[in-house]
Amino acid sequence: MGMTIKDIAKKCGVGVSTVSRALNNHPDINPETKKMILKTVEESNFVPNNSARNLKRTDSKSIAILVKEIDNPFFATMMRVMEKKIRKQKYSFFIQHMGKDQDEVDTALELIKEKKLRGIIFLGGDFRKNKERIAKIKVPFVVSTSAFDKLPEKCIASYVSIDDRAESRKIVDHLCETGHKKIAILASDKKDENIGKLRLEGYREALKAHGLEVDEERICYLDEEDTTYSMENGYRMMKKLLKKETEFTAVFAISDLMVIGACKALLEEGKRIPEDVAVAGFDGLDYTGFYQPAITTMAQPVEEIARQSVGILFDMIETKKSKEGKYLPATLKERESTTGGRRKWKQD
Amino acid sequence: MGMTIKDIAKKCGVGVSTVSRALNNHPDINPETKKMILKTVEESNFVPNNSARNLKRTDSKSIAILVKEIDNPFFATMMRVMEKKIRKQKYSFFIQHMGKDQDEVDTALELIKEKKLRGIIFLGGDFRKNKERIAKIKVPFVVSTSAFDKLPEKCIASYVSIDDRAESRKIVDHLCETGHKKIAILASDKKDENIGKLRLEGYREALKAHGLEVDEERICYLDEEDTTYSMENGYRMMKKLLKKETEFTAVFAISDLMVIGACKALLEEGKRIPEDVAVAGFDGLDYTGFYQPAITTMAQPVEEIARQSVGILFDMIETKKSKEGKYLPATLKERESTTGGRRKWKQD
DNA sequence: TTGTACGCGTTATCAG
DNA sequence: CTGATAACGCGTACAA
Repeated sequence: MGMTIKDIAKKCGVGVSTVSRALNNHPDINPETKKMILKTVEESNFVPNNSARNLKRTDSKSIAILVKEIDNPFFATMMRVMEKKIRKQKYSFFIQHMGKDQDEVDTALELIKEKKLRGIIFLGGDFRKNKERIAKIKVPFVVSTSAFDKLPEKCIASYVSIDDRAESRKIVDHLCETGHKKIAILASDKKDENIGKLRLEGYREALKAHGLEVDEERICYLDEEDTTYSMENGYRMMKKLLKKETEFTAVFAISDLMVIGACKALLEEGKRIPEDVAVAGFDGLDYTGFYQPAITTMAQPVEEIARQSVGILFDMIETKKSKEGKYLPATLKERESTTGGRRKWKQD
Repeated sequence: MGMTIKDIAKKCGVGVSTVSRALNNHPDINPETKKMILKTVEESNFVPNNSARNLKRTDSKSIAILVKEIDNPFFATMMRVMEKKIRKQKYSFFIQHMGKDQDEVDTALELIKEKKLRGIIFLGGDFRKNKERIAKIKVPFVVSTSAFDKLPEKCIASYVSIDDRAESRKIVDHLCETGHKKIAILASDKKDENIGKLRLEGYREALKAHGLEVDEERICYLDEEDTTYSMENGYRMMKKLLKKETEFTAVFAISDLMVIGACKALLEEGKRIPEDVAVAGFDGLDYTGFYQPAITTMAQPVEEIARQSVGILFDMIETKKSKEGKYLPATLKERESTTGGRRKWKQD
């Protein structure tokens, strides 16, 4: 089963080191013998054993992307952008997924040792806890899409993300400014300590800034048993809200997926968007623009986050120093679901 | 930087094999020394080197999922289901992505050697070509979501997929049966030899079966420079079709993503769905059900494909024999975009 | 129950 | 330019 470098050496009548040189594009080797060796390699179905390679190698020139939440709809785009940029730097790289319950630090640590990584990019995952454990990661890494409150010391680290609280506040501002005074929110679960919490805080801030009181009845939390930001959950939450007959003239969902479900529920109940209820989401997923009516949302600068994450990582690899974390601006897409084509709807 | 098993041994004043035994839950070790060792391991930030492990190991009890097209919207679900089922079998596993230009066979071969895999599941990727090269894969594998014309000999292999041609035909049948005679299609690019081609063939067959002639003017091909099944592309294609003023009373898009874009284009032009144009997609993405109007689609049995893929793989690992490839039935979701609540629309 | 010593497949270091 | 040989870190016979 296992063809090894030794077998190839024997077949070619050369030493193993010569084969190794041929395989790894080493300079000091006779082009002819190299050609000959590579040919027999091809014919022999020889596949080098990466474990042995990594074990011996000291310098790898490779980085890994560790993806936590597969569900996240814009990770696909980010991964594509990152791949391109990393390849351009002549680095090898690979993408690996982690299960929901897999620990990000542990797998990172393993991977670093196994592959002799130069750096890591984390996509998703929660880095607000685990602070001491994170310190164990000794290669540069950047957290993409989520931020640290403060960078872990003793690490070479950074983050690239949007400022969830501020951007959330802005989109709720927008709702206020179009005249709404009774704004409901589809939030994440009560225990959430991550971006869901931040977006809810942004909502609260915006209301206060506009002199509106926060009516807890208008805050719909995600069920703690199923905390995914899904259309289904958005639908359910909105149905429930409608049943309560709490008054509201606008809804802000902290995720575009949820907002789609919410729209379905509203339309089913005969509500018009935005005439009866204005609607806004968050994230900037493509299909909010394709929905009828087009849905207002806060668009994450997905490609820019990806690009800068890679940029910063290479920077840190070179300087061996942490870089300041970066908040990139999201852009408010004002669309029909809140403006209805006009600038203001509610003006009571 | 590198704590090794030797260092731990020294620290504990024991031999390396004892440490190894503690780490790998071997039975013949004194519980106390084991406890002691594990404690120092914890304190020392020791991380075992997987490369060295894999190099030595012969039996791995692990399988890999190789994902090719990140874009595919239901891969996330599939991966989740697979993970669960594999874990239940006490196998370790991991998911790895491949770039667009990365060769699936090569990476598989490397991984098999590196990790001593027992089996592989391929998600996406094209296995209709490369037939001889595939034969090099000596561990059982199943191709999920795409089918072989015939199973590669000398391999332990199988596939689980829907019958794209037949299911495509069925949904176009549905359009015919609701009275449509002028049915357009948003197809993939002309050079496509994969599922896109099959779905187009299904369309042709359905029309013929209903005594309708295939008007090439009603076949819209994806641009060869950007062959992704995206909303954006669906939108563009539909705009173009509308400009041509080719007559049609129904559209079938070979992907749900494209159908969303198409709907946008139709609604923008003031067409009503389904009164003016009936609309159908393919894949069964959640989103179609939440759209207004809800869109008729052919739903892939995503979870079942995932489940059976894993099942078959374990089966092959055990028996060491290929299993017959499997076509799983898709289910037609008749929704408002074609029925409008009634059973038939066009009846001329 | 424990420790010693060897080998897994490569690459790196030398001496030729 | 090439070939022997020593690591790389770990698992595992085998001996104790």
